Amino acid sequence: MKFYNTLTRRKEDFVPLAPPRVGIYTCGPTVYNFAHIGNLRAFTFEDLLRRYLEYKGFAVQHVMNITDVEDKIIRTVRETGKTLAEFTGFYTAEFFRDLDTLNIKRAHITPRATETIPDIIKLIETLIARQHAYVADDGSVYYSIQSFPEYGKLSHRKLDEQLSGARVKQDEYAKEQMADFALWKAWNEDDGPVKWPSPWGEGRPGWHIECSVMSMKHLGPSFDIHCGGEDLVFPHHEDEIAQSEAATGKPFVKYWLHNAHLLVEGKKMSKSLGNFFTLRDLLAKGWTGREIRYALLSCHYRDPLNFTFDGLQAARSALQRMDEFLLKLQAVATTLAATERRPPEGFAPSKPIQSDFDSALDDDLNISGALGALFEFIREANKRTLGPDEAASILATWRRLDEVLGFGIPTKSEVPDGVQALVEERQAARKAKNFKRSDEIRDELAKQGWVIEDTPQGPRAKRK
RNA sequence: GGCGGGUUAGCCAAGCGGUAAGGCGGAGGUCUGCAAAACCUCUAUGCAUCGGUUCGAAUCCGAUACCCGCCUCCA
Repeated sequence: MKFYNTLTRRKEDFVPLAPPRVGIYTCGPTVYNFAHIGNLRAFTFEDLLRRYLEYKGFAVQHVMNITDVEDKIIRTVRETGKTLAEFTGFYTAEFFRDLDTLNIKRAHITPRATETIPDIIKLIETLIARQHAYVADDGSVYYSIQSFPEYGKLSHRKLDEQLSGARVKQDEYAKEQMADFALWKAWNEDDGPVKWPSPWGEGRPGWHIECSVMSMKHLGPSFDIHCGGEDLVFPHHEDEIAQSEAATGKPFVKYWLHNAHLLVEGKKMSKSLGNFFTLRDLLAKGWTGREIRYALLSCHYRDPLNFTFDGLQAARSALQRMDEFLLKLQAVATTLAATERRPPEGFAPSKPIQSDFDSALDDDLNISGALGALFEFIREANKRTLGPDEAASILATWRRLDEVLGFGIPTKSEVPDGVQALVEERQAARKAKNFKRSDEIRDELAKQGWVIEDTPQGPRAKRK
């Protein structure tokens, strides 16, 4: 199994620090608003990664933080007049609901920044003691980048080289160096009631420190995988490395995996362009969680994903094809073997489905290859008449693969007695060549939201 | 200015030196009383352009063009 490691800029064989355990930390949401589909792409990718590792037999320990104190939150919470906890509690709950809608597994541990303040203070004290951090006049604490010679190793940049051409914001605080970043931000009156006591006076944690603290608290000073969007490489993850390794003297993370951003209809998502979507926006337009999941998942995580409504429609159609196949398998599998004429020879697809699926995903989660293997298999199997045993066996394999994909196996929708009666009445009318009557019934069923499919095995009612 | 990514059919998208996966859409067919659905078949002599290396290149090398990301809060 290979993953592209941002740290080395290469695909590397995945070798956990202490197999079969795998520790994963994924940067979670800042809960000041509903998650948008760009955020959700990251979480969908991380879900694929986690599910695949579990599928391969690793004992995954997944930690995802909830950032529930931060500049934007403080600003917004003041406007609403709510307490910080009420405000962030609402969006945290909505966030988890979104994950459920997309069938994204929740992390085993989801620590909140505000619940980790004592640990954060402890780590800052360590950094000060080791002379990697200093207290400014206003009671803020800053990390001294100069004190960490390896700074820049993740994002592969040298600070002095790039500052010249970059836009640089005016320094608002008493930092010694431009690029130093805050570990602890001293309270000021704009922060209102949001503050915690610390050895340096009242204030709140900086953004980067919480991830160092929460990841190491639950996964240890060194762990296997750290994920996030590509925008987090610098400065967020770079700063995490600096904080963590300076404090512990140990390598922080072995594999850094970053997902690319997405575009919507070919453009960068923005509210002013009207192409900014939250999950609820899409649900309101009639798309389902699994369709959105498919659309977000079907493109490689390191490529920019162009999220479009055409793409959603393609996802819907592709899923229908899968569902159709799986429903057919279920129908065949549940047929009594004794009454079913077995095909003359066993179904032997030209390529084994699971090994193709695995080898694609082994290669840095090549989801396109994996899905390609599945659809190729469907076409081959559709050409054949399958026996019950074969169908059952394929279904069992598919269930296993779906543990990775998380699209779900469809179940035959229950047909209400009234609908079934109409279906039978129509069939009788057709037999009697009373097509006027049978078409009337078809229209009536359509009104009730049911479509009739006349298959060689007889009519079948399906929900529209 | 620094660093990085991309350009494959109408759309999305694999491919990692051996002669273009897959999905959507489209066309044809099977089935059907007619439909619908489903299924099957077909759908890139060519992979941005120009050179080069090689027996062989979408794949490697060098230019060129266009697009994009990060360098500031950000998935």
